[in-house]
Amino acid sequence: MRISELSERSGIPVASIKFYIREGMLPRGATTSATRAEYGDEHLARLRVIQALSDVRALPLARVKEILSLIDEPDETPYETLGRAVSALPPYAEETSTDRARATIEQLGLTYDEPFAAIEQLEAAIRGIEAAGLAWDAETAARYAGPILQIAAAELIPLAELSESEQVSYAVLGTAMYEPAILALRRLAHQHLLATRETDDDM
Amino acid sequence: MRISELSERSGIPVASIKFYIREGMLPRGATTSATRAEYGDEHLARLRVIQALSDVRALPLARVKEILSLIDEPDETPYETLGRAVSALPPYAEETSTDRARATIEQLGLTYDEPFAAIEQLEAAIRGIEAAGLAWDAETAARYAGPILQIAAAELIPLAELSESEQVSYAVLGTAMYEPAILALRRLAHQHLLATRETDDDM
DNA sequence: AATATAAGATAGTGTCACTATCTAAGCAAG
DNA sequence: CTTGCTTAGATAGTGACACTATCTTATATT
Repeated sequence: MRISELSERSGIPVASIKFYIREGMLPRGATTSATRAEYGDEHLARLRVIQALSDVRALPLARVKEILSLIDEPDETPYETLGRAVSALPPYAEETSTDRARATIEQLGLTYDEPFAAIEQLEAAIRGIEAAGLAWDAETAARYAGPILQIAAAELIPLAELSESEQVSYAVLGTAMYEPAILALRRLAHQHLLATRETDDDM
Repeated sequence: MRISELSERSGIPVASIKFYIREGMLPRGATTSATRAEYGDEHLARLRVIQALSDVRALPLARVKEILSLIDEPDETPYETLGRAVSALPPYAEETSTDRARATIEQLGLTYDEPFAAIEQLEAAIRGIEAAGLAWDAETAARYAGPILQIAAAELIPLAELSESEQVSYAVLGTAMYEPAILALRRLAHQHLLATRETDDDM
């Protein structure tokens, strides 16, 4: 298909598609002449991934680009690839001490692996919680740990059925794209619990 | 304290503090003369909340403003207030049909309450998941439901000890600020599970 | 009296994610 | 075969956002 059809089918303006190509987020179409290039379904699929990451996750294009490059050229191991995918996700924390996060991780018996971006993200999250006047103590952390480990374990199950390269893109995109669903379900669960209480006056 | 001290203690430039005041996100200091105004600890606390919401949650200032106004002037019931707080959080979805979300909500036996923003957010999340080429089916939803309900239920426990007005700001800020911690823990759990597996070659 | 600092208003800046315009070259219809 | 339409690819411009800098006026301070 040509660029105008790609635009129609994806709902993205031609000018924007050209912009994504310039930015290296979308491969050029196969040039057939000086004024013709042919685009395929892989371009359409890539465009949908860009939209999902950009619109639903509200990631800056620079981060979208990082994630796409992980899918295109994965690291040596899935473990490393996942680590780099995580670092493309908010909260974007600069390097600081990670004392609070470390304490929580050790309390819960999780692996503390220094270069992993999620440690800094947890640190930033804890600082934000406390800046907002809320509590983050051992009890709070313990409340979250069990269910979250359950979720994480359950998410690894479908991986077994996939091929190596499918696993990488599942891990990278799954890390990013299931998060909004998890948060939406939590919000709905809060509403549900409040709605089904006998009295509404003590939420 | 005067604005320069407020700036020093909060780490936010004077010009930015003035900007927040103009935007109505921070109350003016108590004017003592034409060129003096007095700021208190409540200004400092408010500034920290703005920073947490803006930096850690990366919310646009318009959304931060909505959340602050909920704390300052809550709705009739905590239930309503929570609903409006949720709608200030991403993903920001425009109105569309919510068929996919509805199916999931009914499958899980949660309350389907039309005006609630989390329904549209779940819809947007599901569409993003599928646009990225990932699956959202009954099985997937069921995997998440149990642990998430556990988390939500556990989060309501500390509410009982708080006063009415504390409950509102706990609910509003808690909804927003615990989310990054939950996501960071999930990412760490993935890493932990991969790291502690016998073989790393089948993630 | 001279200097510094503050409040509050107005205008300017840098970044991001497009979006519009431009140029040159095919392609399609009459 | 020629007139007009479309396209590829490059360059420049736009609008929203979140500050940031400057300006004016007035009041503390030394």
